[in-house]
Amino acid sequence: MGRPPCCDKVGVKKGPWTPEEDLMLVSYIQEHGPGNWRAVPTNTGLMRCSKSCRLRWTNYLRPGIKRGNFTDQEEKLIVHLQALLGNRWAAIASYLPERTDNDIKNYWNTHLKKKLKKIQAAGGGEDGGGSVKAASAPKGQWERRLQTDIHTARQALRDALSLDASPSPSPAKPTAAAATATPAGSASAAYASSADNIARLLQGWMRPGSGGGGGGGAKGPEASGSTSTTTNQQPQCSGEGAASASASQSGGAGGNAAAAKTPEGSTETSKMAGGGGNAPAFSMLESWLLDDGGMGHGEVGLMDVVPLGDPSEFF
DNA sequence: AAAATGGCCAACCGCTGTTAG
DNA sequence: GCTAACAGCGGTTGGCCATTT
Repeated sequence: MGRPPCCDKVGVKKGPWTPEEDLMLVSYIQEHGPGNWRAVPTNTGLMRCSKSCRLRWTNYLRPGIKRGNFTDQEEKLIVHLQALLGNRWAAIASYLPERTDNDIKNYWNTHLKKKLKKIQAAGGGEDGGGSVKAASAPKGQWERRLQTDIHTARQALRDALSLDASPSPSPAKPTAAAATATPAGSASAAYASSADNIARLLQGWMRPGSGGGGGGGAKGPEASGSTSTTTNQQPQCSGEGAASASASQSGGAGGNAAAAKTPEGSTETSKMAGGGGNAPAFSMLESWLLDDGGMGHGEVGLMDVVPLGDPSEFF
């Protein structure tokens, strides 16, 4: 009963996307909206796997994506959420609507993991404990607790986000982000990272009031994850963007992944254990987060409501 | 100035959950 | 209720670029 591949491997193009391909994909989605990825390669003539098309859209072409350096705020948010949710990048990404799960995952693996390790080492390594201990809790308990955590975290994050909303991280570096994200190297690589190019491609995309991306507008779950940024892309996705932006602040975006996704049994617990394994002891984290001087407002609340140390405290 | 090394990021692969027939 | 197909997620890899030797 082996599952067949998502597409014919023969004749499927791999590797970096070209501007032409992007254009084809964008104009198709413009017409039909995101979703039904299976049909995309055949209808567009793209020699790409459906998964590849979806990935390209969700990670690069989708409106409202912020690229480039992560702000301090975002960084801390990710640390919180990783400790809370484990390596569930999609769920974490739902709290940072401008970032893709892939981006967050990469950032975690390349920056944050090291950073935390360093902090942990500096602090004397009382580790092992905290969150791992939590993972040893019975599964059902974990599931309930996870939901509680997500709920409270969402609440706290909403506060944090709404507090930060005015000077939101976005304006901090859209241009710098684009600049840094644009390697001077190969044309395709440069293209792939160029927010400007993507923005150009997307001009005219999402006509206001068009039901977002045409007929299929409402259908794409990804679309709900997208949001407006403060970049020049904003006007292009005003309708949907506004909605999802507010959704993200009201916890709606969280709902689409973090909350909607119920904890998955043993996998879940093991994943959480894994997350705990990655996460340093919480006292260390706390000190970092506090010492860093960034713990301005809402995130303190998060830390307060989400001490992973002893799950039993929650019940 | 050239070579070696490390880091970063885009994309792919395989697995899982969900849904339709 | 079962099977097959689709969609999504997380882990991993490969290539490019920057930095160091």
